[in-house]
Amino acid sequence: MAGGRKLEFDKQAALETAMQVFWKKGYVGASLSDLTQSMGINKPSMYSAFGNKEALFLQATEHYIVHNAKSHEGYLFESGVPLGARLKHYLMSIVSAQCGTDKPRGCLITLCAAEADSGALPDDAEALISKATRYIPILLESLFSQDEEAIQLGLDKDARTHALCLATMLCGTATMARADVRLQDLESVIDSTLKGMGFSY
Amino acid sequence: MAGGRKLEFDKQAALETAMQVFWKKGYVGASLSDLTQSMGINKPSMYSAFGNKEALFLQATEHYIVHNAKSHEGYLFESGVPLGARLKHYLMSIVSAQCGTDKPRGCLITLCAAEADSGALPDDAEALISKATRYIPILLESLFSQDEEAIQLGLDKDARTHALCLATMLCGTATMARADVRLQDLESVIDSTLKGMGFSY
DNA sequence: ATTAATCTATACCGATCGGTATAATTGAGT
DNA sequence: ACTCAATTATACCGATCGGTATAGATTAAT
Repeated sequence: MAGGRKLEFDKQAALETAMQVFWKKGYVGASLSDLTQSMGINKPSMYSAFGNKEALFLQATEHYIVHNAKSHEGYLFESGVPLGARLKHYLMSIVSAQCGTDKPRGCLITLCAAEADSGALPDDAEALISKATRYIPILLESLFSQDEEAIQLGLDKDARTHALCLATMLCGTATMARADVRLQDLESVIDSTLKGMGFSY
Repeated sequence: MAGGRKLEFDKQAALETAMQVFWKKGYVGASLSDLTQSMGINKPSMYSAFGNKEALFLQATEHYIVHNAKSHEGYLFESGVPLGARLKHYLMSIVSAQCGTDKPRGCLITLCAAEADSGALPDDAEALISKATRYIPILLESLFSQDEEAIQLGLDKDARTHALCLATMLCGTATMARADVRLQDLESVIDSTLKGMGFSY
């Protein structure tokens, strides 16, 4: 039956900052000192607000998925836009974000997937990264299987293969973006990849 | 004027083992305990034989470049083979290695390039990884610029772009291979990428 | 004003990091 | 057999890792 001292920091802003540290350095590479210093809080505050490092990572990664991954999906389903253009918009939106200057370059999921493969992630973190890794191929496969125009073009025949093509390219652009390759150059990669799938515009 | 105790381990075999540990876990992720245990030697033996962790990494990475990267280049210059087939053989050779079962999956350079971007590598290691990262794009650009058949096909016009396409795809397949995607599926990605560049066979 | 609840700051915990000092072991030249 | 160089194994170094115990500071309800 009593109140208590108020939080002196913005939890959402702190989570956004933690996400960016993980995005830049990965799970293992981001130390608690890195994280708490960037978030502007002390370790006990972080532990009481988020649990522990793994729980912070899980919440930061969910935040990433919502605000930096799923946020691009709308382009895939714009009505009245040809499939090729929808794919181009979707891919460009993702790669633009990968090359962005206001946030870390590359892709948090792709980075941590490498850590997961080397066995460096705790179980729940590995499970989340594994699930997130499979998400884009599944999304695109279902698009190629069900989209009216895709079926007309016969893309539903090899929907899984076509989805893997685009997902693989996105992993590649994530790596290239980290190596400071420019968006303008990666746009050509997108165009060539789409051309390989039969799109030309 | 006097001999001394003999090395009780095969230095080349130990280097090969160290390379595989770095290949699997990256520079930071591979601890000295990991390395020396896998190599079957003690820490002082490693330090006297290779210098320190960074020097071991440099030698292991050079070993990787010679035996697991440049070893594929021959396919690019086979005489009497059409350019499309040469590229296919080259890419398949690399991706097959990325998917191999006897060694770690993926690519050591691509993995450590991510560590380099997050500032986790010592200076010399970062310089070597940076140089190695730029190698394939440069190699392919010069191929597209100078190869007779490439010039006939007009690929010399956008040599840098076409090189970036293939290099980006290879970064993507390296990530996918780590996530246990099968060679048979990645072959379709190669075929589609080459098709996007105008090759069909 | 007192109490109770909550957050903040400091200091510390055991474990592991990369690296090394020390000393015992081994082998070749004399 | 003796000497001496080189490798070996053990134990240790300071620094940092993720995580926490403790105590002081702040707020709300009584």
